[in-house]
Amino acid sequence: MRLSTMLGKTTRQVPAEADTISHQLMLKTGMIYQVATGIYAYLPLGWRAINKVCQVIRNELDIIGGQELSMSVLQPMEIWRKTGRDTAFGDNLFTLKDRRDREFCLGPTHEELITTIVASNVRSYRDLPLLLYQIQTKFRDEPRPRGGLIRVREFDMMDLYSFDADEESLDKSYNSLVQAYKHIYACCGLSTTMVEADSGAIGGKDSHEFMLPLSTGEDEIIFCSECGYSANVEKAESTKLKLRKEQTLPLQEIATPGKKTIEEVADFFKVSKEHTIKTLVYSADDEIILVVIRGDLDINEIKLKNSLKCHNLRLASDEETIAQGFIVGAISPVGISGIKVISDDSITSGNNYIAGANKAEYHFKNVNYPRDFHADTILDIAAVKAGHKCPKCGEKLQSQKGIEVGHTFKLGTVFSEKLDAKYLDKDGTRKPILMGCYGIGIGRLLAAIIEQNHDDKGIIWPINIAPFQVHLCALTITDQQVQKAAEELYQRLIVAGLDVLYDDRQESAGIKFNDADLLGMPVRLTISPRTVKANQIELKWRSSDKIHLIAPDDIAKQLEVLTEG
RNA sequence: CGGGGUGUAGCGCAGUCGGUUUAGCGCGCAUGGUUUGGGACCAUGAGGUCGGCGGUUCAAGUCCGCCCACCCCGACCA
Repeated sequence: MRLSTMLGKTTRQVPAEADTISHQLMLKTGMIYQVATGIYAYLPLGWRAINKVCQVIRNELDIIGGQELSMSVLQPMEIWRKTGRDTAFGDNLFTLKDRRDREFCLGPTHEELITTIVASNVRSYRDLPLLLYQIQTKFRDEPRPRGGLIRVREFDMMDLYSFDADEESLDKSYNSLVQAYKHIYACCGLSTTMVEADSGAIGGKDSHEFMLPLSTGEDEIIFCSECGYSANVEKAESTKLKLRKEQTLPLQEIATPGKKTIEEVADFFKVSKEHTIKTLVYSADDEIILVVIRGDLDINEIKLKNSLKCHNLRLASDEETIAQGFIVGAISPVGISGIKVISDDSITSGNNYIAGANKAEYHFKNVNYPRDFHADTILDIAAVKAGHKCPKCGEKLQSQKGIEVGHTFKLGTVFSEKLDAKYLDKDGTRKPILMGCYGIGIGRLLAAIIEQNHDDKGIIWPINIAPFQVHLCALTITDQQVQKAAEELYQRLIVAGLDVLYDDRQESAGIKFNDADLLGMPVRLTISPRTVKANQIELKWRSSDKIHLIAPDDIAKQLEVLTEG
């Protein structure tokens, strides 16, 4: 393509709204155009990069037996009601009605639809396993789009769904996807970390996310550099500080004037925080509940939400808390009834805790579970922080910001049961198909590639993703000989099967070189009066500062690496 | 949805304590000329509902009210 005719100009300055590197570079290079918050158009350069990403993904998925199809964007609400995910997605769902008032949504994902399609096409175990995928536009009315293409409301996503007859086969499918993902990221020039992930309210078994360490990322990864344990903070576990059991003492009510927070109370009793019990009031789908955890820990609301299987979880307001008869600053599970109590398992470790007395300005001393209070559920709902102990090896955990560039998820039979996707097994019985789903956000992946492959001058495209493989600069193009030589080379490279961006503009050398650095194609070839005279072509790799002078006949050989694999 | 911020030419910004006339500057863009190996120079020129609506006023980019858009933090996020 001739740069002189390409839509999308490079700019020296960046719109003030961009503050992540990838967003800035995509705007500066003219790859994207913002249509509205979280909605972008891809200009020719950006679209070429997107297609390269898709190509890499398709290659790897086809190798493991993936079959590409394309499902509709518009989906009837009916199938979403069957799985209950219409309410699970809530306001994130873009909905609309047709002229007959039938309700549709713009698909935020396609589990419901693919399951419906498979249900009508699969009869027997002989039809399985299946790996079906598409690259399709998804719509989610995110409350807060951000970071350019990092989080948007309309985006292309590769979503693959696996269908298997038994667990063993599902494991096999899952593992082949994990391997394919690793190849995809490697081809994209990315180093990702595979972490254990929360599987959400829908349930399901194994779930992993592929994370890219990035300080501006929106996820937090907890990891152990000793044994390699790594998990999304939403899911992460830790070995909680074990307390020595003391002799159980009788419950005592103590006046604690003005002491409300855990810090103040622990201070007052001259004990460390792990000897106190923290009690919080939550509203879970409008039901007020009590949540109990040891004073040294905080609640992980994702874990709590999953255990409650509720959609909306939030701390109760002071008004709601008081309406339940609680005293803010002295809330306690001791001596209360008629309200659901969820407790973190940390409270079972020690004894003789300090806790609120449900009486203004008073706390209990020597609170013991289960002697003094009741809990409906006891499980791990604690938030893990850097410095906590690794659940696998006991070393100190670390934490890092990251961005999710893919997930893999064993769904099991959640969807196949609700949508009646069953097969006839060898033994003659009908069984629900075991499913998995696997997604990669294309635009976000592209943004991630730029985040990890740039310098202060611009993008440094990995060979497989570069919109063009070669950037051909003709300096002093008004020189007839230069123009002739450049045109000839341009044609020859195209014939050799290379994607060439030809800078045929009448611009100064400085502008051309700076744009070549900004646009970041793997190789820059330069033709100028100087090189024409010497019958040479100048070659420079974007990733290096070295300049090579090559005889025209050797160019093809030098560029072989671009066309391999 | 809560907190903070921004909105003036394609982009970056100045002007905003109320005062005339043609709302400026840099980059970019157009035309002509001189240049040509790391963002050249000269000349001329095009380009604006000052986010929108309403109000106050003899007079509003500037003051007041409402709304909208966009960005950041939080909430939210299979």
